[in-house]
Amino acid sequence: MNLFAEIRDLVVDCLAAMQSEGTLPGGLDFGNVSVEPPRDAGHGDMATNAAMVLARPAGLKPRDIAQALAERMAGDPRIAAVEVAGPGFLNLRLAPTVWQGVLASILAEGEAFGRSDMGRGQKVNVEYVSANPTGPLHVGHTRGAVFGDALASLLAYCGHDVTREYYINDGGAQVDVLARSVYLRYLEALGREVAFEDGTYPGDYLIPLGKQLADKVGNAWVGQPEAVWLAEAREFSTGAMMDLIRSDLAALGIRMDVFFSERSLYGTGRIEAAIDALRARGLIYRGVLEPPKGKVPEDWEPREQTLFKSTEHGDDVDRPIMKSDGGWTYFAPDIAYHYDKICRGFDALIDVFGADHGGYVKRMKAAVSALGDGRVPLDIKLTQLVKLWKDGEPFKMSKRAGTFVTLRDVVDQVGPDATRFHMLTRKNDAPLDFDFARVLEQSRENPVFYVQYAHARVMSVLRKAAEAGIAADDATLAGAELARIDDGAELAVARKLAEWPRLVEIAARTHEPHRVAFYLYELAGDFHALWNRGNDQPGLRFLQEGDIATSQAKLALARAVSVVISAGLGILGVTPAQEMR
RNA sequence: GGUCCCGUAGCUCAGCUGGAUAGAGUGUUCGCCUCCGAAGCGAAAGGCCACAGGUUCGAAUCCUGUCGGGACCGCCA
Repeated sequence: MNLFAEIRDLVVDCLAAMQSEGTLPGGLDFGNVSVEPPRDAGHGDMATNAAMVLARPAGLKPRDIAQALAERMAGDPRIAAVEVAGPGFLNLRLAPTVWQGVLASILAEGEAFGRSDMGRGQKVNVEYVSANPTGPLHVGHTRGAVFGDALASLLAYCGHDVTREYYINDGGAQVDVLARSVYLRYLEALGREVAFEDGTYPGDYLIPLGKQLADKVGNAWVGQPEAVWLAEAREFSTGAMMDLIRSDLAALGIRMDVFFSERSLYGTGRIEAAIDALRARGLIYRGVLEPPKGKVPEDWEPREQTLFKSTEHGDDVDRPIMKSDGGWTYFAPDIAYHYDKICRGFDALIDVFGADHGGYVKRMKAAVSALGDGRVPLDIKLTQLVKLWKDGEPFKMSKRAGTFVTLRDVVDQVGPDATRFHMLTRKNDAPLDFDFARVLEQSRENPVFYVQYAHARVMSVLRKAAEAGIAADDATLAGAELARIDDGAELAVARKLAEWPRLVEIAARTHEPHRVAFYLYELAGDFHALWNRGNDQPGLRFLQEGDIATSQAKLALARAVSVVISAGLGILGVTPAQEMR
């Protein structure tokens, strides 16, 4: 139930009635008419711009339309007051019964209260993490993982049919490097002296793999050329790394629906098929690219290559898909992978990349635009860097120095809930500070704590009610005498709760799950404020001694807050706290 | 040189398909626990929304340009 949508319907109905009685000309487009919460609460509960948007097409003065509309709207029982303001805004004040009705809906619908069906019938693919299978996930991956997962949940909450997907980059040279590195650990496990040169991964996490290989194949590979062992070592190593990555993700509470292997595209004709699809659209040609302007590499020389005419679909230059040695560039399997997604029938694609991949956005969009003939939108969300802080000092990560902070390190130290919430306290394209101490701090400064605390407070007061023998299950509370909720501070919380369905839709439409986190912080703030007023005004406390009916009405409000917080945290993948310990 | 992202209060950041006097937290100043719900609450101060043009009833938001910060930039993945 979206109250803003309901009131907008009312506005549109009134406008239509004005048309049929001749106050407004026919043939107007109401598409731009909106009903929104005003910035300033002093302006009322909602405001509509109807009069201003329609003034010009209707050939009337905004304030005249507003006045007529106001008179008509005033007749609706949901409208307590309506006034024309500013250049032609209509400020609406809703009857307390409306807010009380919101509380009843929340208790009746539970966490389905904010659900939307905007995505009904829409198959959406969200690809995220997609880290190379060459090592454990680190902090940077964590942000992309949490962001992608929350976005996927958000879309699912809005009725989309969501597939969570991970693209395994197991087709390129880096997995050969992995295999060689593991081979060295294998030799080491058999007591040989080995040296890790440049171009191998020296990480300790490969030591157990070397041992396992030694147990498995014994001395068979010692002194043998790569042709003997490389393929099998690669298979074994990437498999083990993906197991590691899967368990890292599980520690964060993330489970993918699909792991898609890049390797599965090779030797199966699937890359060729994707390129053929581009060729059929006249987008593949042989040609020579201009050197990059400004910064010309020293060893630049013009070469004829097989190119994708991505400029036809918004890219800045055409992109090579085949190397001069005849092999595919990395871009070719990426094209084939996205072609595969299109062929699987998704209505929309979302890729979550690290900000360092910003350079690939245009070409990837070009490929999808070409292969989907413009019908399948691809949104690419970039997650900015995570800056680590420890003890108030910036913490530099370095693989060489061994100060490499993994996803596992973070989750082990602060837990999955705090990790996830904190990763969403910034917009995806803004850099994020992650301070280990800060994230665990119990203060208002820490949104993780502050939101959890609000939920725990509701749970606490419900437990108190039970101790006092007051029935406080959802069904009972839904039938409480909600008219007793009439204080301004209480109605302010109800008003905030009413915004939830609208916020969910905006967050889903813009692909911005951080909005949920910010909303929860604000809602928690409103709730804490009300709670604290109970200090000075005992009449605002949730439990009213000797007055079960009023207690139940107030408990209904508290419970509604916890339902929405719980729904919101659920989208973010965070468990609501039952108590603060 | 090009592309993308960012520039909002001292600091860290929100800001709704363009809406009214631009908001939070923190910090600063002031008030609130002998008792009942203070890991908190209330109030005040704090702004050329980087700059300059443009679009229109109306711009922090959209367009163009300039300045500043970051990321990326031909066969590597």
